[in-house]
Amino acid sequence: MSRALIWFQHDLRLEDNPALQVALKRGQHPIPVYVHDPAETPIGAASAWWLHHSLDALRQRLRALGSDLFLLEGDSAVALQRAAQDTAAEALYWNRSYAPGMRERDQRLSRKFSQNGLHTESFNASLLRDPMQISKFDGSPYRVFTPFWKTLQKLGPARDPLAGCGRLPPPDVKPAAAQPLRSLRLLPACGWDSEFHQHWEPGETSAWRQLEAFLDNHLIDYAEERDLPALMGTSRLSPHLHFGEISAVQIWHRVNRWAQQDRSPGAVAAAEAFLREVAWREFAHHLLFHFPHTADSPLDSRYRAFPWRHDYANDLRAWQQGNTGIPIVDAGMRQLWASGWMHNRIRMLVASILSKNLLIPWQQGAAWFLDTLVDADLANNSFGWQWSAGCGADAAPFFRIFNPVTQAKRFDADGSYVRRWVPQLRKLPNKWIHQPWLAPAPELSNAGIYLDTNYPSPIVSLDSSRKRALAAWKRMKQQTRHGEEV
DNA sequence: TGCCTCTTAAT
DNA sequence: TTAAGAGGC
Repeated sequence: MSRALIWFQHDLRLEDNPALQVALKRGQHPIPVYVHDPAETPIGAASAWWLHHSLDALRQRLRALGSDLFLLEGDSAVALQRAAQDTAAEALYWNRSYAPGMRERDQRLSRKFSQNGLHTESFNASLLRDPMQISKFDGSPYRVFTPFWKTLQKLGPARDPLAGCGRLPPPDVKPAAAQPLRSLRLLPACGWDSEFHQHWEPGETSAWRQLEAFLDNHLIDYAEERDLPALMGTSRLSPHLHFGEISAVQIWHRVNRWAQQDRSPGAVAAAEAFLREVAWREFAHHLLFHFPHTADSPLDSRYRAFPWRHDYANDLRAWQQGNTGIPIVDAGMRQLWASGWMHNRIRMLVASILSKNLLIPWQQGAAWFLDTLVDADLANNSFGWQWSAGCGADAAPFFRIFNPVTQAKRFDADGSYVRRWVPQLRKLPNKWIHQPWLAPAPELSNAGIYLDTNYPSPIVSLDSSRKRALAAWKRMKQQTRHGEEV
């Protein structure tokens, strides 16, 4: 029986896994490997926590089926070549990443392997459609969501979800460099992750439990409740999706089946509202694949001339630590730090405050998110930040500046989200919970709040910083107009 | 999935 | 005094 290396990356699942299935279909003996190569694919601290536990879960599933998962470290091409030699594998299969530089890396790898007489093959497992399969009539990539979404709805996923696997042949050989999980050093040293287990359970099994619970309890109300951060109205599947514990194809099929089976009015509309969000993820990956420079520079090139501030170090730190003095913003940043996740409505608000009211380059916010989110995903993150900063595809025009107090009153009317994450403000009446700086002194002292002692006053005036942002935007437009003339 | 300001018209 | 709509940023 010939052997095939199955190179796991962001596809940490056994069901609907094309690389694993092709080996089994061809009667090849699968040798599952994972290569930790932070130099090539950097990983934030919170996602590293997730990865550790997801690898553990995948390995346990593989062992339960009679196989194993071998953990390697270092340059992926080198590690895989050695593993192929050690195990006398004749083939290498993997599921593709569409992140910048990965296609070139995969081509180099394929060349090297075929020089040694080894067969290589890669598959799309993370997206509904390969990014090269979707384009406008003229062949160019989409830059606007709605036509992209219409095309995606018409085409649907590229395939039906693949089945899982039964008992696997035991690994009779193993790569010599295989390491124990803990030696990859993926867990934070300082105990920052102490609360993460209360909020999350990485792994394929719990990804499905999460999806089923969402379908049973929340999807029917998704359109109304997805914007209320105090509720669990969203699917919370993002980290499971990022690590490929569940695939977009699986979600697409399962949600459509739910819509067919659920008789209640609105089920079809609810399913479509949710799949539309899955399509935003698809759109973000489509954009980063076709415009790889947008990981750290604006898609709209006029924004290269945007007059960001330079002396923002203190404000950036206050934002990161949830000490801006604007409760809804601080609640979001503290939720992020404590749980590795933030509700999407609040992500938009904190991004707007950073890039517009504080005039801090969006890349600084993006970097913080990449380090602290368990669902940190280069495509979604770059897209989301550029959307918020007004410089991305289909972005909010720059002059659409959120007022976080107005937004908080609309989406956290009773203040329960703020009270959950900023307990200092717990006793403040609803009238002032979103703007404690306007509360009369007796109200503050009754609630035990001492501004600038146990809760800060706002680091910017919402009104004047809004005007400052609009002025900066106008300056950029003048500059670029001037630049075009020259 | 914007906010602000102004206008108009109903009270 | 307030609600609703329109237009500009």
